[in-house]
Amino acid sequence: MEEILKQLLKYVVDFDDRTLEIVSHQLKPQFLRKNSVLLSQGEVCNDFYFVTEGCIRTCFISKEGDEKTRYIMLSPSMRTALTSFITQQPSFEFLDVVEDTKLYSICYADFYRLNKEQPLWAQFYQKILEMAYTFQNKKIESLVTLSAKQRYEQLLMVNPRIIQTLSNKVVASYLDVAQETLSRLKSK
Amino acid sequence: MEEILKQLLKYVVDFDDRTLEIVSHQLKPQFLRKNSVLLSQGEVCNDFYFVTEGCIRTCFISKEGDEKTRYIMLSPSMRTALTSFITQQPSFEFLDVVEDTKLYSICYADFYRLNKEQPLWAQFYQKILEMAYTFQNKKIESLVTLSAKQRYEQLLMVNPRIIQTLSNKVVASYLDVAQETLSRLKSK
DNA sequence: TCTGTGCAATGACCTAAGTCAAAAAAATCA
DNA sequence: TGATTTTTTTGACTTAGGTCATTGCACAGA
Repeated sequence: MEEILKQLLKYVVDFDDRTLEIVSHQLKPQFLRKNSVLLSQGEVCNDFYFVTEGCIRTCFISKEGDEKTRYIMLSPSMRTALTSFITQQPSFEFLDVVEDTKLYSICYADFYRLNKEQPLWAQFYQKILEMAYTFQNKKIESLVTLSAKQRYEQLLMVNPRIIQTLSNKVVASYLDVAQETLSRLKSK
Repeated sequence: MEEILKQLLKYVVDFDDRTLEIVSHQLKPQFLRKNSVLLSQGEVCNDFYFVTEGCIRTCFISKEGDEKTRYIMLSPSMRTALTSFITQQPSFEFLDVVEDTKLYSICYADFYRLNKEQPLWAQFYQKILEMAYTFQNKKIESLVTLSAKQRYEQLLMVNPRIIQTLSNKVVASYLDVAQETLSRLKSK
């Protein structure tokens, strides 16, 4: 198993080598080109992803046609269109490949089988959900309490790589401001 | 075990009677008066709650001193200050008793012990996390794509009881609008 | 090298929703 | 029952940030 992938898994739960071995058989590597779409709106999300190189973002299109970025997986990172993955309903969110990306995926059936059969994997999934929840909680908090400028500054503190690496368009939609507003914020 | 509590648990996972029996020994009933505080800001949240009568809300105070309501537990309902409960760190959110309330609580230690020992309880916790996540996802979506009026109308569709039962102040902070704005929205 | 396409920067203007203040209505209490 | 507190409504005004339009820039393809 690739070292970076191992680190990614171990970051969440202290997997033993045997379980890692079992897990690694379920993971399929995949290469994706920048600007391709990993999951379209309306598709059921059937995979959970481990991004070892590149960048994938979760986003959706509002009724007004604006693109809204919900989450950014900048390698090394893991996640998926979680709501659709959980419910196995068509996804409102889609997965957009922001940069040339290498990732490993595990399909829903394997994921939930591991969840039943491997206590450490169940623990892993629980942790993932807990992390996803607390992350979102912070996101809501920053949306309702911070100004556009403060949200930008917070991102600059917490995850400057996102600002450095990605286009204004993506960063703006992640911060929930208009592109022009972000441009103005940056120039101060 | 009280019927309403049983229904609440069974709504999430199809518990068998034996497990329900085991669970019921961990639950402690409690009565709370309107306007009391179940958990203060800064306290570690040590309990998970099942509200069988009344109403509890999760909220926090922004830097500007505004009260922000994150979640409303209108009976029958379950939840807690989840971030603090998960991390066992001091809670940013507090739990406010909106109406005279009857609830059952299970403490962190018992909760996580059940999580280890009772597969159905582990399933229950997983479902709770999944539900909490998807709920928040919808909340973020409505915050970033809907106008104040649309958020109000959505709540009126999805959960009119909140609007009917609770004060404007609470509803406004839940919808993330100023009290005055909500009042104006209502009069249209 | 030219040319098209998309991203970034800047200016002018607009609007949804917030703030502040005061009156009106409703709930609480002695 | 009236007095006091709390909540709701309404009006006038402000503002953060959005929208629209224009220009400059950079990279990709022929």
